[in-house]
Amino acid sequence: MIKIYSKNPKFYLAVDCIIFGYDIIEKELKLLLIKRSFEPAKGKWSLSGGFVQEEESLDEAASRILFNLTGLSDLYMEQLYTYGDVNRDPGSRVISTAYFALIGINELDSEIQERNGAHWRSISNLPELIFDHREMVDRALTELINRIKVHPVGFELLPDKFTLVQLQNLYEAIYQRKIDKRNFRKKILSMNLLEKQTDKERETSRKGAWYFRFNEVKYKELTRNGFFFNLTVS
Amino acid sequence: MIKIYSKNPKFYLAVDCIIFGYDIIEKELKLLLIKRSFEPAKGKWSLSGGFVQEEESLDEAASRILFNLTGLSDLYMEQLYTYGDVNRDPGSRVISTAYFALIGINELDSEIQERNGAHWRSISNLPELIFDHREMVDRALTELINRIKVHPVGFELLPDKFTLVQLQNLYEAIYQRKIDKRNFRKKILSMNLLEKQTDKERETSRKGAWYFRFNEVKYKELTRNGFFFNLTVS
DNA sequence: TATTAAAAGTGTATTAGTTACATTTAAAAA
DNA sequence: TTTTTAAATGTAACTAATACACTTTTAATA
Repeated sequence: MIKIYSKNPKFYLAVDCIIFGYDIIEKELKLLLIKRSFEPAKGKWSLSGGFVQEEESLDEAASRILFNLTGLSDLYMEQLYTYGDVNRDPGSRVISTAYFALIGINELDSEIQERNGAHWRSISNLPELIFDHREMVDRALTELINRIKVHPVGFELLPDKFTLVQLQNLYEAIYQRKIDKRNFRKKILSMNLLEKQTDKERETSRKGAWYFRFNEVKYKELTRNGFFFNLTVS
Repeated sequence: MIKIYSKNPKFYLAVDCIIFGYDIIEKELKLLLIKRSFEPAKGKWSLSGGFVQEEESLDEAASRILFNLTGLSDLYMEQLYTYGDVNRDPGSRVISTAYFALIGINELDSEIQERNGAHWRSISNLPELIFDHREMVDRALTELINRIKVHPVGFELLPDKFTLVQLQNLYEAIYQRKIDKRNFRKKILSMNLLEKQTDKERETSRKGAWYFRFNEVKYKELTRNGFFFNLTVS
């Protein structure tokens, strides 16, 4: 059996990770980029990636790369697309599977960031990226915009406790447009997935804004019963 | 530069194609399957696939495999997902990128079908498939169900001229539920994307049903102007 | 040639969901 | 006590989705 397969060529396989973070202060969606540490394109801005190894699946390779870069495991992560053009990497033929991940920007400690040469860059002002990485980012962003409408993935980008203002700001940052405050609140609250806390966020106003938590257990239960998350407003 | 890459392992890369066809008579969605011609799992039911070669992209490999099997080029085709588990293929480690394609079931001549050992099998009664092919099919079906709601891909599964009854039957076959006839017609016709022909289909009724054509040029123009296809009814 | 049978074709009223929009409340700072 | 700033709140108008049953066409048959 190996005989038959072995007529065929083999390829380097890479995984590249599009890591989104949300800056709750600047109200901006950001991307974690690194300065590439090896040739070709050494020193250029790049997604963080790496080669798939013998004894790991693609998902495991993506988790390993994410963990090495962030020190975090169990991140929200999803396979996006596989890029297989013949000359996409000038170093050699490499097929790359892109994954996108969502993390809270403050979960990442700056020590790890510096050691890896990782930097958060605003999505609206990205530097030039190597190879086809810009294409990967564009696809990931499109996917994020579509996904956040119908899946509760926005909460992955926020702290456990967040205010409705913060949640709305996140949606506005991703959709790149203003949303009507009353309609947004009406819709998200009507799903009964947010639990009002007893404390308030007091940094940004005198009045303070109530904290909420997303109830994941309830979401899963509702989903089993045919509920569909939907947050398309205004 | 090659020096650095060359520390890393290489892998066989395959492409597997989930080819959907729609049987307008039996009102059933079907899948084009083959009896595998080589070990391992020789003689078992399988998606049609093949290994990626040195000088072709993934998309080109998928097109080649589709062309070899069907004799058709320019099919509707889309990358679905990449399967990279370590032991997914018992023959050797192979990473496989799945593509799904939509074709009119009658576009395929039976001579080519027989030569390739290809068979249309009803989606609701699939035989056991090798490796993780069943998982691929399930994902493709989910993707098709989602896609046909918001993209005009159903027309790829029908002849150029089709009746509204046939179109509705197709949607019912994919959604696996009945749709209200008047609401369905109202919605699809209100998009102004179908052009009524001057002739009727006369096989299935005495009265005959008007033929329509999908106007792709108009669809593209509307899309540029912010139009979104949507056919979620009843 | 009148009748029958079978599928195609058609409209409206009700309900549900989405949108637009402005004032009040809370609390710290002056 | 007043001012300032952001958070919080409800309703009416509009639009979209749904439920629903009869008429039309035409070939086959009596």
